[in-house]
Amino acid sequence: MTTDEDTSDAAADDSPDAFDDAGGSSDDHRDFWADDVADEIEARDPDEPIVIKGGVSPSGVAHLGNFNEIIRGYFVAEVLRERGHEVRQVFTSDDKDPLRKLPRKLADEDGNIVGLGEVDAGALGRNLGKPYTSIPDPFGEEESYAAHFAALLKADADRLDIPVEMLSNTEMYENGEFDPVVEHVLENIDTAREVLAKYQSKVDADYVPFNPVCEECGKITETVTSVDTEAGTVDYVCTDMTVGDNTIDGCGHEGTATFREGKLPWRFEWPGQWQVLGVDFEPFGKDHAEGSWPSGKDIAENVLEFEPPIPMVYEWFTLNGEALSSSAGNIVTVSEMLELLEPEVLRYFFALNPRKARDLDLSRLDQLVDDFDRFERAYFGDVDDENLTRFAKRAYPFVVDEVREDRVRLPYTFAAVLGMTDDEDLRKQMATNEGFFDDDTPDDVVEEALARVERARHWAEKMDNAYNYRLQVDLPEFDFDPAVETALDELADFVEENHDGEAIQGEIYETARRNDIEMGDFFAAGYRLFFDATQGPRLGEFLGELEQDFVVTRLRREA
RNA sequence: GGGCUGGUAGCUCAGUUAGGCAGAGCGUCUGGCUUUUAACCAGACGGUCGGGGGUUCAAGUCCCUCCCAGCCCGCCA
Repeated sequence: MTTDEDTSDAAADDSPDAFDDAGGSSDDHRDFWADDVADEIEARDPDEPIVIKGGVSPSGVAHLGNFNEIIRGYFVAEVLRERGHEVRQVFTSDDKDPLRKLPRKLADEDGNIVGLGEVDAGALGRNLGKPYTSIPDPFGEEESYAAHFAALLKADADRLDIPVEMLSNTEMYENGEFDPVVEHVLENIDTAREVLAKYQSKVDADYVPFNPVCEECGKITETVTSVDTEAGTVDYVCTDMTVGDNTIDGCGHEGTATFREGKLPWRFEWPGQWQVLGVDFEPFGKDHAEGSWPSGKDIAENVLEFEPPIPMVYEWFTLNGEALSSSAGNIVTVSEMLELLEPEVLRYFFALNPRKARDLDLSRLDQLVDDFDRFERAYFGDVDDENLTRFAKRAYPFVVDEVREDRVRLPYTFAAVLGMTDDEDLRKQMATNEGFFDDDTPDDVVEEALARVERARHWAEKMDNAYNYRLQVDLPEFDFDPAVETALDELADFVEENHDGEAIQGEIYETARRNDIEMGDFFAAGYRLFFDATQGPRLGEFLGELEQDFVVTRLRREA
């Protein structure tokens, strides 16, 4: 009875859309998407605490894309908390899933991405087919591969100050929390088959929606030979498992497993999690929108018989124009991002409309940071843009740790320019010269603003872009015309007379004119001597901040 | 092949839910700040809203169709 038409019809009818699907109060559009979702959740009059879930299967690297699962739900959780609800945000590590193939990349305990060559790959290879919780941590820190991965995600959540309760799927089976679900599915196995068969053509009259763990070799098995719901057990044979082009060998063992010694297939496990945890809302990526969601909704309603959560599909973002891929190395982690920008900027990125496909272009992070700065100013009413201001008024308080008007944001590229020197006082002085600070600016505000310099500096170095210049400690190699050399000597004499930066800037022009040399050539000479580059900051004022002897000596090309 | 989502200025994005003048920032260009370089100020340039068709007094928005990208429709998650 399963045909292709049946499959596509079922999928089309149940396509998820959290913005205008059921819920009843979606006729007015809010300025922040999380309010729309919260409206829908409230319309169902849910029990407290309201439960918001996310989850992923542990893979090689916990990357920024995975973080959608946590942070999208977080914004909804915060909105509901503000409305007076008690909210429990959980994250399931789907760690009873089997390791199906070796990851090409892993992240160590500090979140650094490393190749498979840096760990005992052989040990991983021997554990193919086993649940992630049964595989040792390749880095030897946590009690399992799964625990290692979960710890990384939890650390990322902490870094962004997001309170989330990490739950292990394996533990939920071991605790017996899934027992009633497994029992119900197997007692109603005909209904279960009938419903899933609408979505998966391989489901036939012999299909058993339960995968025991082999008591002999520890691998997840796929061949159940009989079910005894009275005893609460299934009999199985540990057969080979086909994964893509490869085969994971079974050991041939014939055994009996309880409902805690195995797992439901994903299509049942996901709705099972909703039921056991009482989930009211769950965001998920577009990959689930057409397959898992329609079948999960159907299974919840017609097999397990409860109301599934409010869904929300988020679009995937690309990184530097390409899909996120750990095997291709096109990946970025939360901790890497936080070396480049503040947590609130990263949170802002995820506060933007989840339905839009976005590109996170690291080479233009300055744009993202500028956008955040503008968003922040809009909250305080300083931007003449009605749409942006409405969004900012609502979303900004959920993006920053604390709403404070006294913050100073140095433009990101300017912060990168300040990164040319490690001298904190010099950085402060240059920013003051440009009007970002004055005598009344409190020290902690200055310190907070200057913290961006380190991040922007990292960015300039990582991208090796136009802002990646450094004050040269040693005399760079150069090749100047005699007229330029004369002009540099004259400028050195001028600097030696104790003029301030503004005067030096003026003298640069005077000197160039006096010696009849191109302004551009003279500036280029200055940037060569001090930065070994062709451009840099406003030169005269910068030189005025440096130690005079150093400037004079360098202009004379003596050291 | 079928379905879902996305496609708006060079870049990043608003605006699409209820049809009402095509928008912002950045970049670029020009000018200003006694002084070409980051910043700052003023102004300008920049668009067949992916293409085409339709409905309408009026379409980025609604309908049809086509193109491009990602995803799903095997397994797995």
